[in-house]
Amino acid sequence: MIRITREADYGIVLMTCLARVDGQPRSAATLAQQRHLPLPMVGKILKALARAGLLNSQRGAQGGYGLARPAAEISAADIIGALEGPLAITECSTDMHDGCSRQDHCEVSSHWPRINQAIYAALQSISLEEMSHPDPPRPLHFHPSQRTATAGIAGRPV
Amino acid sequence: MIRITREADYGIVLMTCLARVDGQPRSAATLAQQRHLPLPMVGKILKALARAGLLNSQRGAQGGYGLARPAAEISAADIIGALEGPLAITECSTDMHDGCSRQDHCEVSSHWPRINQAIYAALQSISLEEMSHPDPPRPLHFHPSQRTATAGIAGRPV
DNA sequence: CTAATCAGTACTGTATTAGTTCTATTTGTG
DNA sequence: CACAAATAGAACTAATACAGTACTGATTAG
Repeated sequence: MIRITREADYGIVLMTCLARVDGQPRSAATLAQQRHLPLPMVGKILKALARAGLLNSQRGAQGGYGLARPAAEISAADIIGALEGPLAITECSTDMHDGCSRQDHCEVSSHWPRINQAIYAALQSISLEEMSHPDPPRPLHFHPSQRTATAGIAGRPV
Repeated sequence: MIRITREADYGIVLMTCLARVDGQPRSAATLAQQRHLPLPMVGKILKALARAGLLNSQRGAQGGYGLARPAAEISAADIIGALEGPLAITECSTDMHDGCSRQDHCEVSSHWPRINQAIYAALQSISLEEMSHPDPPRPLHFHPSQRTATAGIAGRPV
């Protein structure tokens, strides 16, 4: 459930790469080669991240991309938000839900903002610095037993 | 960012309807009419929710669907999980990522479980009972100022 | 000057989603 | 008992979104 696009997936991978070299710029080609990702895709994603202000870009020969801020000040929410647009799970949850044809009978309009908030807070709490370290240092003791109740229903994880 | 399908959206709407009548069964047709949702869609969703054990179904004349458990014991994660399959944002985050062709160069495989956990915990923390009340009683003091930084990048909220 | 590199846009095949339709099965009611 | 109301389940279709590519232009180090 809850799909994140592959763009965001690659985006996080690339950001962690840049976080690990600590501010030093890397070219799109270098990163693509390092991670074995398709170069055009990598280029597209880095451009978007730079537009969003998460990366500094240097044009020309010997140019490349580097983190615009320390890794600790960049969250998963920032990266995903930059690549997929603002947090909005359904159309109704955007600020302008004028176009919602069922608005009159919806009445439940309050539940999506609530869910959005929860997810956003969760993503905001994960920093790029944390994600750059291979070993997860936060225990958090999550019980997977709870999800096995629903896990068997649809084998399709997408 | 982070899209949830309309099926899950409708699913929550329908579940809140059933939560508000407190266990009393309602037919798919009744619910569809009440919320002005397409009947075939409603039928499909209710069937899935019943299969997942979240609803009891009664066949035949005067039949219908009712909550299988108290609303307080049903979470947003349960509903969404029942309609979209288990929590898995990317392919890599399922237990079997044998097919991941980039596994050797991935190295970041640890970040998706972490994000999945955070989102799952967030959804698990929201009960159907909470969602059934029109006024959100939990303050949670979310600061939207943080997201406006990325909000303007892509106007497409989907 | 020129090669390397980023910036931006437009395009395409494929997969997913949203929604429909049809048939079978169950069960209350006259 | 027959019929109508309702769920169960699967198969199908049109529209949309995604993943990835291609191309043109702008910038800059050497």
